Amino acid sequence: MTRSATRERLFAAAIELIAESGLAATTVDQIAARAGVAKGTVYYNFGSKAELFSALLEFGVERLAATLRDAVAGRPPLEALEAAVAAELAFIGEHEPFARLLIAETWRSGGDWQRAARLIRERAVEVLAGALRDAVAAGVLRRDLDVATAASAVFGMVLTVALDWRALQPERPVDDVRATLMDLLRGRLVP
Amino acid sequence: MTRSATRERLFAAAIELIAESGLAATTVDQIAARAGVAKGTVYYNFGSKAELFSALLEFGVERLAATLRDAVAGRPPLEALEAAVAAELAFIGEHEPFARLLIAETWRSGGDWQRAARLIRERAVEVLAGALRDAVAAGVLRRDLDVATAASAVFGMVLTVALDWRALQPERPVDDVRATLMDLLRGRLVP
DNA sequence: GGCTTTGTACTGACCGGTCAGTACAAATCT
DNA sequence: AGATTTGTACTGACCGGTCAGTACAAAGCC
Repeated sequence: MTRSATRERLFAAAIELIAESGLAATTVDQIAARAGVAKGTVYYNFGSKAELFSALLEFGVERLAATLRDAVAGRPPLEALEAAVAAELAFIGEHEPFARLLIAETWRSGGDWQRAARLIRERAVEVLAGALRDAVAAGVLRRDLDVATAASAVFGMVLTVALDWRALQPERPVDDVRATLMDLLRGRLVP
Repeated sequence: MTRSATRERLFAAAIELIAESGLAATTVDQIAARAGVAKGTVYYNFGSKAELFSALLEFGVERLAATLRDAVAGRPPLEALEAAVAAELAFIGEHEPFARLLIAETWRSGGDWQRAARLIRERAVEVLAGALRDAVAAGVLRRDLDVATAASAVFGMVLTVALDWRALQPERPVDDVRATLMDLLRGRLVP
């Protein structure tokens, strides 16, 4: 088997297992078994459990960030923001275990990878921040908006809502959920 | 020493240690030492490490929910919502490690423990949902607002923003962060 | 064509350390 | 006097990480 194919199988296995039980509770033996691979192969492809995890995080977040960038590209400011939110929602719908892993593990305290994990997550948030900045520059959002905090808020809001949606009412159409999020974003709360 | 006094000391010790090193990295021996208690005492008072942590989670969420209920009590609808958000933010500022524990444990996908953790979290979200319902009833929010989704969104938004705040710019005043959150909530994004 | 060599990917038994949990007799509350 | 705590010693399962060895295809060699 090719190296990259093996790596991807390990990624997929690790994402599932970590989403279920957490990083600390997931053993390297489990990951290897789920991927249909010997334990040594994990250490041949990645130097350590931590390295595997950080590569996995990197891989997943890069895909999320790319999805967001694609959604934003070439759209006018406010529409771009909404497209990004819709894209984040869709991504989570398709990669639910990864989303669980992301929300659960980026806020764990402890290890060295912790800081790195947070920086990786920033890449996704940064796309939202960019969209917000553009909107501010175009004058469609308040000039004194705290872009960093707002981006973090939008990201977290979408992530939480998406996971609640998947867990509690998965049969509900995406568009429904997206509409509620848009209303919140646009300040359509007030009658 | 009385049984409950010992329990409280163990509790305090466990919280401190989680603040320093995280949940997974904290050993029972450490907890006992920090509490100035023999290891056997931990197992006399709690049957296992898991039981100790589950009691901790229960204890913490109940305090968070109580804090939110206090903040909401006797306030007019919109002000109540704002007070709840401020209270959640302040609570997380003061109990950061607990907030991390909460966010990490409620989003797993398997097992009974996860379901229980989820139900516990609901208690806090429910307070926000109540405030939103009151506001809808009072006519200050849209009649057709999806209260459950909105409550989840607000809770997740505040949690994410609060942890980002603590991690990236802890010296920033709470009021600053709270103001941005309230602007988002009230739709004051647009100039 | 047959042969050796080389590089890459993978295997799985094994090791050493860690840590939850146990045991229990003696001390100390209340 | 019964409930609670102490102190210490111990067990054994588990787990991250290692390493000598296998498989095998492509490349060089005669």
